[in-house]
Amino acid sequence: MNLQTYLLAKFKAALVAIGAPEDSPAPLSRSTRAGFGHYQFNGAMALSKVLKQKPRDIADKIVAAVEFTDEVEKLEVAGPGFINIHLSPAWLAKQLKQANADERLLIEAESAQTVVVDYSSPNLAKEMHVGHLRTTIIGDAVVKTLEFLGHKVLRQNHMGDWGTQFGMLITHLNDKLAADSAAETALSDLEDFYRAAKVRFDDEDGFADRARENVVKLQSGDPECIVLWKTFVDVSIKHSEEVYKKLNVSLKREHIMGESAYNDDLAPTVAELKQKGIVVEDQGAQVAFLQELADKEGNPAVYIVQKSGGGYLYATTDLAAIRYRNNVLKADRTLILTDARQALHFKQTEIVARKAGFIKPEQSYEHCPFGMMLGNDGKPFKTRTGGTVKLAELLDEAVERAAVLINKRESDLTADEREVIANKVGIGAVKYADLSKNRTTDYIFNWDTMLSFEGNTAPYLQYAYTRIQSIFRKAGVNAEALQADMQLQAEQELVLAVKLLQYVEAIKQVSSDGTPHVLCTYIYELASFFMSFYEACPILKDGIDEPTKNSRLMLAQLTAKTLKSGLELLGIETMEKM
RNA sequence: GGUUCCAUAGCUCAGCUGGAUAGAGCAACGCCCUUCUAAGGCGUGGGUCGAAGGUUCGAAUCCUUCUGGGACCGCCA
Repeated sequence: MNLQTYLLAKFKAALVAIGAPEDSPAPLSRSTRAGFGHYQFNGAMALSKVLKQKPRDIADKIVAAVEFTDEVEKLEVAGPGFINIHLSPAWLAKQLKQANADERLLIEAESAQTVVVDYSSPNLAKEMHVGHLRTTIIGDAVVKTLEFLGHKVLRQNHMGDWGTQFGMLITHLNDKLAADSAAETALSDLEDFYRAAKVRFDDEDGFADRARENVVKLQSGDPECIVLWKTFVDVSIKHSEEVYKKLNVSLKREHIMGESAYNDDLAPTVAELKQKGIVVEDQGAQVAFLQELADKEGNPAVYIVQKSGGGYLYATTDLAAIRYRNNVLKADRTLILTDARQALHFKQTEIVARKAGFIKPEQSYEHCPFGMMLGNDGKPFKTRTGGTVKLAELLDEAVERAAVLINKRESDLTADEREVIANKVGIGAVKYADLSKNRTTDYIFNWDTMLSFEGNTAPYLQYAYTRIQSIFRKAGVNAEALQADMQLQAEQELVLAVKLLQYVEAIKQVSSDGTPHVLCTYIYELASFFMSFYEACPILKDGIDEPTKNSRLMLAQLTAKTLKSGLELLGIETMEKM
């Protein structure tokens, strides 16, 4: 049941009935405050001019024309012509009972699409740092939401496993191995390894030349270089996998489709672009001039697909990736989660790819950008100036902090239980702090905010869930077997009930816009409404009659299911106790 | 120079395709634990939505200009 679309259909029919034009706007939204009902229909004002009638008169006619049976308790016209929709508690109770009996919480699947989601994509030359958090976490939440709605999702981890820097790295690795060091040991800290290689590249006689030679050899498929490269990449991937595991992210090895995977297709891609006249030679390079993105004077934007020396660039790789995703993977939609700095690049890439027919008109190509991570001083985190925070270390710190907090509290939890909880709480807090922000602009990375466990945070949501579990333990009731009629009496019950039925609205928006923060907001409000209900509406206390008790248990149960479902989509774990 | 994104409470952020008195969290200040877990609840204070015009029944939201900031712009990704 989707309340919004259900009501909207009714009102659209009513508009037709009163003789409004076919495509009249039909704005129906959640009400902004309690006194204005649950939803409001604001279409009357806009129709005033078209129908040449007073907006309030139109509103009255709509109210008379709209056909409801038992869904609505009352419709009232207010202000200039708002129609406030008050849903009937009995009808809402019926919907909730059905939702509670349904595994999918009565959320119908969308018509399935094949969706490619390109996310995480770390550079294997270095260790994952806090800058990789957003793409990894947001991407994973979007992926899980799309899957929940019935889509076929293909995760693509477009790892940076190719490029000139690997010449330097494999040369350094070669020397380390020659000095009898094991690859795992030499590469135990990628950051150190990279720094050491860079120092040698800059300072050591002959090293830079050897590195450059190795790049050429690597690109021409020299077996020795390939072995070194594979060794390096393999160890680096293992580092990433550890982070993914800690983060509770669903990315696996089979989702890796690194830049190197497209090597063989780069030349054919450029050849096709040349053949179609989309790129031309300019100053020795293969270039597309894009009139679509010209400046005021009419100078076209420049997009290089092949360097003057014949080398390829990320533009080439991205175009080849598009061909693969559309031709082989048959993507209906492609979502790419990278930082906002690459917005122009992807806009250009799409224009070129569409011209070349790599993307068909019915296929979408959506860059989902987000801002950079800034330090407390508002300046960007720099990667090689010592300011880098390794992702693995951030996560460990989060878990430690959570453990300290848990150990301060009195409880009957065992040491093992505490450890599991500390992990879920700490990791959840880090993920939620990031997921709950949508801004495409930069955002301030603050250790304390990110690891805070109070207010609008993951622990708050997890806590709400455990409170419900605690009620069921105490009641000795099997939550699954619970079958009772619901009665929504207290205001807190009604507010919670409507919120529960709006879950579908939140996740549909996440799937269409790629914005998990909408789901975060929803879950937080749901948890918050539950907390108020919990304080105001006793369940197991003396003097609560059986029907009320069972009704409230049902409400609590559906809240728990919804919280758990939503948190799962966000990649945040729940627990029975905390 | 060009393109583009942004500016909302002391701080960090929401605000859906324009809708009624702009919302949270943190911080501050009050209450509420012999009663279902106080990582909680209830309440108070705090905003000329960067500025000025415009569009209209109605603007934080759309358009223009300005101010301030960020990012990007032919061989890095």
